Amino acid sequence: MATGRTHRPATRSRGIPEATVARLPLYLRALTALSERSVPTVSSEELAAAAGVNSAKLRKDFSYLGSYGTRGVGYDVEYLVYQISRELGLTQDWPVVIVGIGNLGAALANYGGFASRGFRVAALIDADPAMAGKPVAGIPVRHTDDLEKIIKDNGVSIGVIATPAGAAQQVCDRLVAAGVTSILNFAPTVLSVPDGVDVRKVDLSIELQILAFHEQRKAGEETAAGDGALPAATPRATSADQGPDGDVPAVMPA
Amino acid sequence: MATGRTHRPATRSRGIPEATVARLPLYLRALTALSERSVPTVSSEELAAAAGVNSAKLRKDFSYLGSYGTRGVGYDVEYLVYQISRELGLTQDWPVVIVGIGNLGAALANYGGFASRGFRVAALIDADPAMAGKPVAGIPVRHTDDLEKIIKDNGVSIGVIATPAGAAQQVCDRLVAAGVTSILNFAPTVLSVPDGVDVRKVDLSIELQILAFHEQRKAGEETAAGDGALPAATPRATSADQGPDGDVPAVMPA
DNA sequence: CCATCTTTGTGCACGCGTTCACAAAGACAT
DNA sequence: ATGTCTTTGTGAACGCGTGCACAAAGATGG
Repeated sequence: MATGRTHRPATRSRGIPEATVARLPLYLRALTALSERSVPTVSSEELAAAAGVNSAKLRKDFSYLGSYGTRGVGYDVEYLVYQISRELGLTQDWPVVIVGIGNLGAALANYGGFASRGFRVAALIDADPAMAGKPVAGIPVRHTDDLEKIIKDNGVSIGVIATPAGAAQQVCDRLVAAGVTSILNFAPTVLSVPDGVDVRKVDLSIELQILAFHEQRKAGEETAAGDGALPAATPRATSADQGPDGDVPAVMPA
Repeated sequence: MATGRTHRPATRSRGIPEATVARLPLYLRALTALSERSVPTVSSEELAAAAGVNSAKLRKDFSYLGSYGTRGVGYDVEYLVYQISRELGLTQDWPVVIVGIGNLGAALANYGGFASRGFRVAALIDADPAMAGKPVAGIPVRHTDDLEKIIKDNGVSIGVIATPAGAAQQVCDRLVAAGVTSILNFAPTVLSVPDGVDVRKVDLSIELQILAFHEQRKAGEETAAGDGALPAATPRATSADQGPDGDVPAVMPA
């Protein structure tokens, strides 16, 4: 998971823990699916299974929102969809801008999940003058020069950064100065922002490295203590398979 | 951050906490930047600032790897780059496959961050026969029929899923059956996998919803207790601005 | 109206992660 | 060699998140 908050030492805003907030969208998705299948009610057990979490955790999460369930029956699907939507602020319309219309930015612009839930792409912004005016996903790309005006005209408070790493901080600063207070960062950089601005980051490279760590560990365990639980797992690739522990470093500084 | 592990109740593999593992790539990135600028040593304070974390946390993280610092001086940049790379398993080559070559899949294939750190795109796979053979990012797209063969021939253990939500579980099952034990999932679905398989998810929609929650809270606080810290923040958008607490629900089930 | 059965809501305990604060270790100057 | 100064490494305390286990609540049937 690419995660990462900044800002506010988890002041437990109105009593809802951050971990719970992060799961609400998951519940909402599962509930929406149930709603489309016209399922009237659902138990914590069923919903938890659909969302991939523990049922006790789910019940505790919901308890922060209030007592919306009926004992012996479960939760009313439609009602819960509404309550969670309201809690997440999805009953209002959130205009967002995407800055940096390269491969990734274009992919994000085309992503359907945006419009579905209260989010609307107000503008696409790129620094390349050659891009200006070209439509991407049906929306004409605007030049970075107009960034401040676009933010203010549309009342944008959420910005998505999909620029190269080098440009990200500068774009971030301009977004914040123009009034954006929430940023979703796809650039592989640490952004620094003033208090009161939320940053979440999505970082492909980091996710892969975390997977590689666990992958290496699995391979190591396998060759060390032979439990043979995993079926496939070829010896795989290059060098340095001396086992994850106790190996002498190949490089040693002065 | 789109996060999410499955598998293994945090057995503290060889003593390195999961939270620390998730930060190692961050340190590595900062250290690589220092290395390129030929900086020989760095203090925990400086490096922590560059990585956007607390210096005590950084020191504790490094302490799990061993005592690699010199008191009174700091850490040797090159040495630390090597140690962290080794710990993360980046000294070996990790072939990955990307399944689902739509907008997002293509963007991922073009992403430079892949090759830079031990990861190599072994193949691009798509279910659309019309895509087969077409080069994307210089790599010809293969058809889903060959998935198993591709995985086995290349010894792939890491798979990236960038398909629509509907196809994700099926693709996941095939990947796992063919020997993949780590999956990075971009599809907005909960994947279920057997024990021993790691799944991490990246979910744009969830990230945005979390930001919306905080955004709404900020707006609510502002209108409620007038502290006026934030400069911009227009009244914004639609209905239901009765304040985040104590409002009577508009919908009530039978 | 009463008994039974299902499912919620939550008190409690436990473990992980974070942070503080400081002793120990080493560099460096004299 | 000795003292001072910087910076690491870590013991300890604290707080958050998770999961168990059960009592309370309500539905359902007789």
